[in-house]
Amino acid sequence: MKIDIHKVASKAGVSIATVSRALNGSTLVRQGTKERILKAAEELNYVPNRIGRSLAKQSTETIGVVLPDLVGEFFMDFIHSIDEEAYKQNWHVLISSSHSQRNIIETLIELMGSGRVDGVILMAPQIENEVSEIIKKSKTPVVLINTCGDFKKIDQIKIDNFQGAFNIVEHFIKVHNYKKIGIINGPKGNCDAEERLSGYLSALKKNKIAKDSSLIINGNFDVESGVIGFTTLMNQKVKPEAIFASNDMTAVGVYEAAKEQGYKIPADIAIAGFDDIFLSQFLNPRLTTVRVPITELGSKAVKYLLDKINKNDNKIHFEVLPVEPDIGGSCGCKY
Amino acid sequence: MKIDIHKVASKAGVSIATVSRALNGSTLVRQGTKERILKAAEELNYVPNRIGRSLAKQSTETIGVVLPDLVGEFFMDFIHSIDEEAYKQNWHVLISSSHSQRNIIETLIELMGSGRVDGVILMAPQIENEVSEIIKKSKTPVVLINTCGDFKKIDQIKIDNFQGAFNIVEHFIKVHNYKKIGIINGPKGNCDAEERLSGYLSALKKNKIAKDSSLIINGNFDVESGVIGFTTLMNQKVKPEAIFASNDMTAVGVYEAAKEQGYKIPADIAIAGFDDIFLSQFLNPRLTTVRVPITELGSKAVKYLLDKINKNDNKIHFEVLPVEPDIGGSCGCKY
DNA sequence: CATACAAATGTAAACGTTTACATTTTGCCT
DNA sequence: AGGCAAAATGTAAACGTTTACATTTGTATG
Repeated sequence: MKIDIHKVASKAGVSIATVSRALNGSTLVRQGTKERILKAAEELNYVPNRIGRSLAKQSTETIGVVLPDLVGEFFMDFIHSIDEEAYKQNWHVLISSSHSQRNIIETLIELMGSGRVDGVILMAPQIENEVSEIIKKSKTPVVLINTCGDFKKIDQIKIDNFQGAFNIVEHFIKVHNYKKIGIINGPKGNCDAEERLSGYLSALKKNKIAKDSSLIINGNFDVESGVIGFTTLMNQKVKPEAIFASNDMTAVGVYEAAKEQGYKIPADIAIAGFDDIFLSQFLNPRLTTVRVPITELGSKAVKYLLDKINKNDNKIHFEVLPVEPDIGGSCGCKY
Repeated sequence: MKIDIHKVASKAGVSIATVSRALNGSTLVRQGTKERILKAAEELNYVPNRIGRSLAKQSTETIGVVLPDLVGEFFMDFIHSIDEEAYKQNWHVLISSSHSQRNIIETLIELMGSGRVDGVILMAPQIENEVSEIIKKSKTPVVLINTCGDFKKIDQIKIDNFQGAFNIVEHFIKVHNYKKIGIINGPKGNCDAEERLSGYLSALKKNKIAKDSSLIINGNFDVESGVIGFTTLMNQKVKPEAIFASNDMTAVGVYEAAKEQGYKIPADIAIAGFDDIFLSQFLNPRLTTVRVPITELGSKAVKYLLDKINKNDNKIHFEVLPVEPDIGGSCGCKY
């Protein structure tokens, strides 16, 4: 038999209002009464129904997290940090991945309109304008992670893709004196990818190295892109001395292809990646990459979101988190 | 202004009951009326409130997933497969990790009693009796993943830790003729770990190799355990010819320590792991390990759970999923 | 000991749906 | 046209809480 607040009330000999107050820590209930109620609740194993509560309070104490994908440690770490922070504040986490690009829109509309969550953390490196319209129209607070574009009025946290790429490429140039540096790019329209490309180009320019389009290869942020990209780069007239894989997965593919095709890293070809995934430190030689403060990304997202939900804070955050190079042996540095 | 069902009803000139019926695909509403209602809903951007709906229907169409941890690709893949399957059936997923061992109990009580979810998938390799009591008392359907013990009346899916370990160790013995085989164990009380140890012992016994306690090292399923375990094993009188690391993370630690201390794998020492994490294929030489059907684990869990929730099926499932060896170069096989 | 005021408790409405049951409309048959 | 069953729609209660407001109880004051 389901135990509800009425059962507790009658067992304790009070009204449901008093039970509710006692259980929610109101000061308006006499000490003795409170104890009686808590005892009754305890004995009945009463657990308040969250749905009823949510309906009455018009809040769910749940945050929705919409991710482009649920693959790899990167997202796991992100979810982990969100969960950790949410847990500290007694909030729950509802995960959604946008099972297709198109679907991110339906997911958002449903999540924000249905009252199922009080706020949303949206990671959308390929955000469309339509999405931003939806967010602006809705009353549900949103924090955007790793999105491009200037969304006034929406909280936004991202990592410094530009600077990260710039520094790595400049490391290639200044420390190792490479002039022919290739890049295997991320997906078209992906903002992380575009910013990294832009960092690469800036570093070349600043160091007076002419851009060579044949050294810029399209990719898709996955292992296969690294394999294909490497093979393409190494089989054309101008071979690079170094390759900037725009994420670590791509770098992994590059390692595979290099091994397969008999190139030594870094003697024959230098490599760098981006993300600092767990795997990168176990590659041989250890991958030179860019460390991303992913825990900070998650916990800040939660903090800002809860501030907004609780109306503690109505200023708009726009924050770019610094990244730091993580120098391994793959760039040519000895370690 | 918030759009609710009343707004839609009055715009379409009908009662809220008819709106509800139209939106839920009841056959009891005339074609023309239905169209008027859908049009009105569309124009108002009406999104039904899920909380109200849940309260009325006494169901949330959400499944809760309680995990021991949110770290590494293993859990990400598991979540991924759950999300994928749930999505197909239009269900949502609420993630909880048991932030401490103690906390798994509170988490479960809250999740199952609060009406927040209609069922729970619980992965708990170190499940306590208390937990099983809670589950039995509750009406909320539960599917247990990788738990030990014989929980009559509770659905249970696990992977065949015993056979996986047995096969790998027997591979060491029969194919490579190793006699001195060490094991770095998982956490005490962890059921995956215990079953793997038991598979190891059985393989020795069946092949008439005496158990040598000095070759059985405690560990914790993490990289550090591999480092410490390896160091311990290689610095005692009886050195092993092969080491079975009871998961891949531990094996990674073994690789690190071996490299550090100048041992060649597999020439000086053979290694095998368990789990087949993504990283394992990029170790050098590729790690011999045991592939776990994690996607199947997740999708079956969802299917069984939804069957139970929908009362399609009231038989108790107990299923042990087969695992398969994934032979790399670390055991001594040439690849 | 009445009074006034504060503290404690109770009553009932609200939150946004679904759905059993009641009522009206439709279409068909005579 | 009248009658009748079936189809369509409406009414209102239910789901389990919280909370504004009303009421009762307790306490200090003159």
